[in-house]
Amino acid sequence: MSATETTPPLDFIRQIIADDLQAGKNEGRLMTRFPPEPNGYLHIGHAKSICLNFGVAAEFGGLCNLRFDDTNPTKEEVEYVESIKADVRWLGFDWEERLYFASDYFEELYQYAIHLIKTGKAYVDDLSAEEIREYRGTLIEPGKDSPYRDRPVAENLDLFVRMRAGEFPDGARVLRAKIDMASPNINMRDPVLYRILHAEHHRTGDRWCIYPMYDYAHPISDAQEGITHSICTLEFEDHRPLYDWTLDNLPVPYRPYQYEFARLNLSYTVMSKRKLLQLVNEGFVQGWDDPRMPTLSGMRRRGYPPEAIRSFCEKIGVGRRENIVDLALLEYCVREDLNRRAPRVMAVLRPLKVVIENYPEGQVEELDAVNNPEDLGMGTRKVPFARELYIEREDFLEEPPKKFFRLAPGREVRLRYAYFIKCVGVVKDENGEVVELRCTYDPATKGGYAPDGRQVKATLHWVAAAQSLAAEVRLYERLFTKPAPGEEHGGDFKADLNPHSLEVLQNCRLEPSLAAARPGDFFQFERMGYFCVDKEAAVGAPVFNRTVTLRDPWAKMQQAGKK
RNA sequence: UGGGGGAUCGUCCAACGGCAGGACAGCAGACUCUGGAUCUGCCUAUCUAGGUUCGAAUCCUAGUCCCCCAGCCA
Repeated sequence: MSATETTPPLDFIRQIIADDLQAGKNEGRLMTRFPPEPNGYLHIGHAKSICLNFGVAAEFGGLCNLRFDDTNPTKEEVEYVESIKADVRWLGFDWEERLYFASDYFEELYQYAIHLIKTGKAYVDDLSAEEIREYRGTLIEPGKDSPYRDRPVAENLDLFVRMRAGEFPDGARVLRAKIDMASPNINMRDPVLYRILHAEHHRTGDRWCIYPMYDYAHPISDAQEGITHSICTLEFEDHRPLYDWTLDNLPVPYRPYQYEFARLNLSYTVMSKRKLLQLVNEGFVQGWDDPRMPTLSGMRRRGYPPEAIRSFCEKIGVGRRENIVDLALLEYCVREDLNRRAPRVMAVLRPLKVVIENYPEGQVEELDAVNNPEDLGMGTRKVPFARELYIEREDFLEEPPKKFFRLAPGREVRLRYAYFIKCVGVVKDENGEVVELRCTYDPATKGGYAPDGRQVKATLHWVAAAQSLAAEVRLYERLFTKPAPGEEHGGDFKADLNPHSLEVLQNCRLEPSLAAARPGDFFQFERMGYFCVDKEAAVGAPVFNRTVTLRDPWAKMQQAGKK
């Protein structure tokens, strides 16, 4: 690293950590954790948290645990824990042997609850859920004490033990912290610590019928693991006093502190698990890994590289401001990464047949093509050229407008890595639709250069008709048409769904080198964008997903013209 | 009308009492066998009003606007 290279300024979380380390706090130790609830798939918002927690640990010589916050068996499933593990790994982070579950601490959590009861800081409440809500008061009115609030310790102990023993039905009683029913912070109005749930837990089975609440389990889990900096999102800020209360009233082995940052919002995207679940369940997308989803599995299938997502998370920064990041920044990061690494290849998405009239019938030439002009180390390959070719339909216009540089009657263009060709005829069907172009080529321009120095304004991609491979290509666009889906429809985000978010092309033609492509492989289809092989591709039946288009000034001009 | 947060280019992030800077987006140009990439230039911001100070985005006071909280969810 050169002396002039500027290191980006530390965000406020990193600043706090740097200061704590500097001050010698936590014996110079740094320990963070990523604590997902296994009740859904991870999305790009989680990636921000993962990059923060694992990133900060790596940067400052600390460690980051993966901990599943699995305290609500009614919503959690193993399918989700497996997908979450796969996604974190794919993103490029490693929790090594430090895989934990809040459910691993159920016994300790229970014993700590006994401690709170014995010290008079928790009580069993017989009020119903509705009654508890009524007693809680409102934002502007204090709550009032439950009639069970002053139960003797012995009775609380007895009841709590029997709650665990399964003597009571769901909802019959709860364990509550005894704090302050008049607190201006509603979270401190005797929050529920334990509820009765006769439900099968994905890890503990039916061993428990009482389950701890997040506010109680989380700080203790952090303490158990020796977490130094417990990083979460802003909406938990109001819970921090309860986090602190729990740790300060229990003989826990460690005293962690909570810090909050602003969650990520992305334009043209919804991010809440509820909404994503709805898109999946109601069939607006084809699953959690639908390439239009902002889930990590969707982005992976779409072809977004983990490097690009990490770079994005770095660029958006970490702050405490509500934010909506422009989707264009994510796409920029994807292009930036793929531009460096993706092999170039030629594929015609909407084929238009071209016959080179002066090219010998039956002749096939193998021409040299560069695999990646950004990285010559990636070598070259051969592409076949023949009398009958396909070019992109949109690369020909019978009546070209002013700024259109591509092929038109009488006009000469270059076929990439091949020859200059000139359009000498147009064949139409009975509907007047162009079905074939008659062209001539200039043999002297082999390789793409004219010895006489004449220039062409356009270079087109192409494939040799007989040698090309047929493929299905799926074109994706943003899932929503509005930057803030639902904003203009009273929150009904589905009203802003983009009807053109998926277009399936069946008769695409690929250069033959693509025969070897396997699911997950990615390419740049020259002039068209970045594409990857979908998991549904089979040998002989290739399926490609468009990851992202190239920057396309011409398309932009046309869009602007339409408006 | 309780409590907790937050307001800086269109967007995101910096500036930690001393020239408001970077990235994305947008616009214009150069270059180019991808209308790609690359390179140049331009555009645009401190919520308001007072105050402290030689000097304020930063400190103080008073407002305004936005977000979060009344799950036996996390």
